[in-house]
Amino acid sequence: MGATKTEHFTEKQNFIATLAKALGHPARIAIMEYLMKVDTCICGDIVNELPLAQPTISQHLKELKNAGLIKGSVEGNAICYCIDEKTIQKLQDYFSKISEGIKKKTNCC
Amino acid sequence: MGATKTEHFTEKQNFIATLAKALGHPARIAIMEYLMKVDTCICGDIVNELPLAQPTISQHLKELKNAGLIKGSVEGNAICYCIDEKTIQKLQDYFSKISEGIKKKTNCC
DNA sequence: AAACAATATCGTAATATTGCAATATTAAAT
DNA sequence: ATTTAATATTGCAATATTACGATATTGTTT
Repeated sequence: MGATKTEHFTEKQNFIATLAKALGHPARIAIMEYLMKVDTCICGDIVNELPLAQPTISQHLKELKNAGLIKGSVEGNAICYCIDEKTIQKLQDYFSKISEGIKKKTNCC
Repeated sequence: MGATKTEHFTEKQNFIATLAKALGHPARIAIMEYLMKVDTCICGDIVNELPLAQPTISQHLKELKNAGLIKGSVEGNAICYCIDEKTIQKLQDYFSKISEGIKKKTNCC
């Protein structure tokens, strides 16, 4: 035991959980916020911005990329990362739907 | 090492990350969706609904409750859980803001 | 009070995550 | 071709998560 039983859940549930999990670390939230703040997509700057070592940042970027939350494109020897708005839109839609769904119910607690 | 360096990030960043982390498991997404689906708050039913043992469900409920995503109130010997809409609202607001923020930018990748 | 029902907690094995030093890779600049 | 710069990968120690059997707790029913 110890591993998540993804096979028991729907594809959508696993998808949303994957996105949430990727955002479930303050460093990755900070990276997303930084990427949102700067107009131009910057990469190495994140290492200067956050108090974490370069390999750690690289690892966090990889996780965000695997989840589909950011995109990376090669620009010379540097790599330009930016937020993938399509994925963020999906997350926002999901929470909007949940938020709407709850409002209609009578609160029981 | 191995522990998250929460002290390096803002309170808001840690807060959002905590919420996202709590939702970062398909079982907990399934629990939230079930709680949303049923009008009345039910608890033991979740154990019947999901293919996980009772202690595992109990543990997941505890995490959702600690994060503030659900509330629980005692009803006799049973406990009635339901979604805390205030917290969901905060999450939705956060992603709305991010979503808005991105739309204004010229995509660089 | 004893039995029952619902839920929580404890203990523990299996696995995953976090963080970083050391090192590798890749492309530009000299 | 060598050096430099930017990023990725490897390896590993510390810690956290996941899942569940066994057991405890709490309130209800008989």
